[in-house]
Amino acid sequence: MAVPQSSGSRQTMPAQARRDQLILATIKCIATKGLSGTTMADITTEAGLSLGIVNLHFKSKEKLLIDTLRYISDEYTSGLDKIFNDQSKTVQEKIIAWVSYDFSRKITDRNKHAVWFAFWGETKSRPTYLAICANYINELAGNLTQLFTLLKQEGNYGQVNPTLVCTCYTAMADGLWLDLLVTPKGLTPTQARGVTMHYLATQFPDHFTA
Amino acid sequence: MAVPQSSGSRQTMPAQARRDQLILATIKCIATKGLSGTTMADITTEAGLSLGIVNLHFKSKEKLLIDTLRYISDEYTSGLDKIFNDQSKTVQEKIIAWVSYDFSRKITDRNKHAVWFAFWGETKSRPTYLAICANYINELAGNLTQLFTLLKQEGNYGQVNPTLVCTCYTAMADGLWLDLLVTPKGLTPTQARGVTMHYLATQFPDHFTA
DNA sequence: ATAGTAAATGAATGATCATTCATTTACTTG
DNA sequence: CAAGTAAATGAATGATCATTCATTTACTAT
Repeated sequence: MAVPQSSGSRQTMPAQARRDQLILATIKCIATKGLSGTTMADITTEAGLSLGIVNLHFKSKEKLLIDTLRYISDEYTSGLDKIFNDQSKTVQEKIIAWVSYDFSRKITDRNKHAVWFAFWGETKSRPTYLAICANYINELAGNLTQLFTLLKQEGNYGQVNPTLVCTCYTAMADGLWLDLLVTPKGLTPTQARGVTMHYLATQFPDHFTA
Repeated sequence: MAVPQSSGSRQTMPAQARRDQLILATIKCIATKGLSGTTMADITTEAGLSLGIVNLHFKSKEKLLIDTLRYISDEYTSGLDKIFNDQSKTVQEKIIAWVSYDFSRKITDRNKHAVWFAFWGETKSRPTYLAICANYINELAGNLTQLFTLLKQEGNYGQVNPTLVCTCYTAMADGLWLDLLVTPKGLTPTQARGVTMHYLATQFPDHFTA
């Protein structure tokens, strides 16, 4: 991946850049070799660096893994926060942007999804992983429910339950991501987006179309 | 040397019973220690047997893991096949039974879900795991789509797309299972079932209510 | 330049763990 | 009951792998 180096010269970089480089290499390795199958040697080789570098910058493998999960989690969350706080958008536009973001190229990156599900699969036995996942889930669910509540007020949606719609949408997105990961020959991200829009259209027919 | 007369007598069992016993112990271990965290010693201790027993009955750890995935997959699939092939049920009843099964106590067992997601998280790097998962997914999707197609013919559902509904339902169920695994304090299985019925009611209002 | 400091390296270490197999125990058959 | 066979055991083995740290290299300030 990174840095084909000219004639054996060793490179020095700011700590933050090295950390990011190692996290990116970790994502690639988990995607190609699995969480249980990636070794320190795999990661450092992928990064084009020496074996001792991880313990220099992260102190241990476990801490690198946790920071990798946090990196992906933060990246996802910050994109949605930007949409949620965008003053120039209407509620309807924010929801459409949210859905488009969920199935954008950046988010439907199969390497990152592989990392997501690898960690999710371990949350029951790893409280630290669970805490990171649960934290971002709660924050986002609150925001999305709020958007649905506002949209309900805008239209003639007396029977709509915003909390239920949020649960339903979120579950659907998670399930579709799993689909995209496990059977890449099946749905495309665009089709997956269409599936969720189809559902939203059943709830808010005046604002969305399938 | 003194004659060993262990009161803890050693027991012999038919091979199939031993295999099942070890698979059950494996499920428990993966749920409590994670896929990457379970060792042969963990599994055999959990089963109350000796260290060498796994290689006697499964030849290797990897083969035990694969058979564990297959065990869970077969158990799930066979339950749905029974519903699908039940001649005494109407199409509507079959779909309701399907949903009830998906969120029954037997299926929403968190230990088994932990195993599911642990393996799903590794499918990208393990073709064998992927093959087992993909196989059962395709079979079930075909059956469920068929049920929705039949229901469409029974009612006034001109605009309904059975394939889309199947994709949507399946994704939702997967996402809700993830919810049940990751945040057990959140939704109950009964509530999760309600979420999917809510969706089906939007598609087939004459047959289902939210 | 030169000294001093921070970054990076990778061979060596030690811990963990899957696998093996010689031995022990239980079951079956005649 | 004895002999033969199958099942089960667990100490020993060897492979894998995270971590350490003495050494090397690059950067910075004087």
